[in-house]
Amino acid sequence: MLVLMNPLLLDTQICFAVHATSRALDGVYRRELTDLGLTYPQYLVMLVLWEREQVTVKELGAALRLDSGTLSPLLKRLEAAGFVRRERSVADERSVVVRLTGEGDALREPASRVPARILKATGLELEELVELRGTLGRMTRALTEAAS
Amino acid sequence: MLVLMNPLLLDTQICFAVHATSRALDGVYRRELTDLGLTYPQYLVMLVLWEREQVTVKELGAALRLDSGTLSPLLKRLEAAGFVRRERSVADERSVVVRLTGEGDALREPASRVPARILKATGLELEELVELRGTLGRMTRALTEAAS
DNA sequence: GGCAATTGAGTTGTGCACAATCAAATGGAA
DNA sequence: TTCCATTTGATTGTGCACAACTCAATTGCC
Repeated sequence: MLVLMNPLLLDTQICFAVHATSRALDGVYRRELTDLGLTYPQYLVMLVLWEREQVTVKELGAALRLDSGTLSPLLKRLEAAGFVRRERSVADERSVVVRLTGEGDALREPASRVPARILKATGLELEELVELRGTLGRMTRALTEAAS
Repeated sequence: MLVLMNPLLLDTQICFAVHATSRALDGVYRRELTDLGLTYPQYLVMLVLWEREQVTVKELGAALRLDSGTLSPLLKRLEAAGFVRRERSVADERSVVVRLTGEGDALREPASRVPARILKATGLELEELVELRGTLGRMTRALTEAAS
């Protein structure tokens, strides 16, 4: 089989597929989230906040696997947009607590329409999506271990 | 089932899984490609060139689904690193032809060791990888159509 | 109590990805 | 031949992701 004869080809196809899918999803999210005034990474942050209402930057980083280099400016923009407030924690002054504003909370309802449209855009059935989630989860865990 | 009750959750898990996997792959590639002096997107460009030896920016863009905003500076850096040469096409002066240099060609051999290491790092079996490639390919196509 | 080590957030630097824009070149229609 | 719509790649602007680094606060040990 050609693929086994040429690992460069397989590598390209598998990893590029993940890369390309990620970017295609970015594109669809961009279209869906523009009216809400959010980018996809910002939407991910908001998802966490809609669930918990207040988190530290550290907790956000753990939930989304992002470091403060990415989160700090991103949260700054979210704050500038009026969706969140950032405050120093009283318990530990190194920590910054992020809270929803009324505006940020109000985004939840319109945002709740986005997922159905995204899932539909994938063209995949639910069983396929569930299996995909499982495979990617295992893959990411293995990759994360391999990188450390 | 909880997932069906809460599409925000499914959306997060499926699409975030793709996003997270893509970033985890980026991380592993970064580790593997540093010694070659390449980033992952640059590696993708080199892959195309190792196959065809000379392509236009337009062709690269089509192969990798990248526009000139991304490719132009990326190729500039590859040229600065001595791996490629960029020249205006004689047949159509709007076009720029990208060619490998000797240095760029010499990277092919060490680069050929990378894929096996990446595939191993995924922790997945070949059949799983092949199926994953298929699913992601279909998904990307659907997403690309949905975005247009 | 004092100090070394650790932690959490912010900053700097680099490269990437996309939208919008622009200038020069090209191809096709009139 | 002329005109004009389209094409090609470069540039500008914005946001993201990571590595390396900085600074202040906190922790843990002697």
